[in-house]
Amino acid sequence: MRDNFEAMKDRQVPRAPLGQVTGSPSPTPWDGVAGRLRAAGLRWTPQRRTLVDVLREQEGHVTATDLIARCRERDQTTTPSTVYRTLDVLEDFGLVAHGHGPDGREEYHVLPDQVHGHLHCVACGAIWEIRPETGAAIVDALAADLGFVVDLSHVTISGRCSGCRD
Amino acid sequence: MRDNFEAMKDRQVPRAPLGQVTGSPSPTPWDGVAGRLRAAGLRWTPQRRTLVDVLREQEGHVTATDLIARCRERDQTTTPSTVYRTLDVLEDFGLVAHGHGPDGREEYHVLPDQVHGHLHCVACGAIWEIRPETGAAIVDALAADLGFVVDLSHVTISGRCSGCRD
DNA sequence: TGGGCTATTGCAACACCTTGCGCTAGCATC
DNA sequence: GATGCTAGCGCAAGGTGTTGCAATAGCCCA
Repeated sequence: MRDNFEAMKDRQVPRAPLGQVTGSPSPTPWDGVAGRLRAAGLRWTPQRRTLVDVLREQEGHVTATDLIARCRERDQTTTPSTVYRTLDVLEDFGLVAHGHGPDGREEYHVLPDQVHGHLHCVACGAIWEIRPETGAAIVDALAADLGFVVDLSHVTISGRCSGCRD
Repeated sequence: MRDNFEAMKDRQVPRAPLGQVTGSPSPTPWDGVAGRLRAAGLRWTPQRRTLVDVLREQEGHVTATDLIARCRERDQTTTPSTVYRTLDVLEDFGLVAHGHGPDGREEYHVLPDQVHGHLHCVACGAIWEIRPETGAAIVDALAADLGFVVDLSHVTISGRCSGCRD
């Protein structure tokens, strides 16, 4: 049942057909991070700068492992715990959102324009975003079911995309 | 953002309000396991018997860690890899189904009467089952969205249950 | 510029899960 | 019962993620 392992292997490489990643205008939200951190009584450290630099070049979804590797390219001394903790902080600021991939591993979505869930194709390994309207339908259905207030950002649903469902 | 950690701690203890776990009639599906395994060219070993004995007394959802601990109570020599591998086999036979809890850890559902997703309340830690009709609605919504064929069994959605959404 | 408070870091250790490999032992057959 | 095939076992090691703690170093203030 963990036979979709192979498919997951290549999840790293050609990050799959995401929704339209609308190229954001020049002044990115990253520019103000240092200030926002300080304003909140937090600090702007070289390690955080490294991670933010990495994230700045990132689109869509990345695994934590990926980010650690990329940080290490820039700064050999990067340690995992620092990255994880910094990601937590950035998440509080809404700059990243984390979810769990189909294998249960942490997966980060950079600059989430809005909360959304993910679809994972077990056949081709692609990750798709659930459209807002569809997400809303799911939220409504669950609210009607048990009165549940859903946090869509944590949702990853496995299945087969239209190209693989044969 | 991993602040729901405390809530998760007590997920082990009084397994939360599941749907109605209908007490199954006398001849349980577990009785035929040995024969079914052998019929498939597989083997019935003491280790597998131990795990099945543990599962037999189980209702609803358990974490893999839990199962390993319980097996060890009966047989000190139980090793994790054996448990994980046996669970994989049992899953192929439809006797358990695995999903990923909100923290990304493996979670097993014993004797899944039908494929269903799970709801996890980040406030009280309870796990609820998504009702079949609601599940169907979700499946339909996603099919309409991207033509996605969903595997509901892998779905765990976080949020707040009706009692905690204040 | 220097000093102090305290947020962060890095380390080390742990927990969970997976995988490869060589040996063991179920089970079918004679 | 003895034999042989091979599924399954236990071990050991590796990858990912988390946490506690002592040492470090941002940042505010004088």
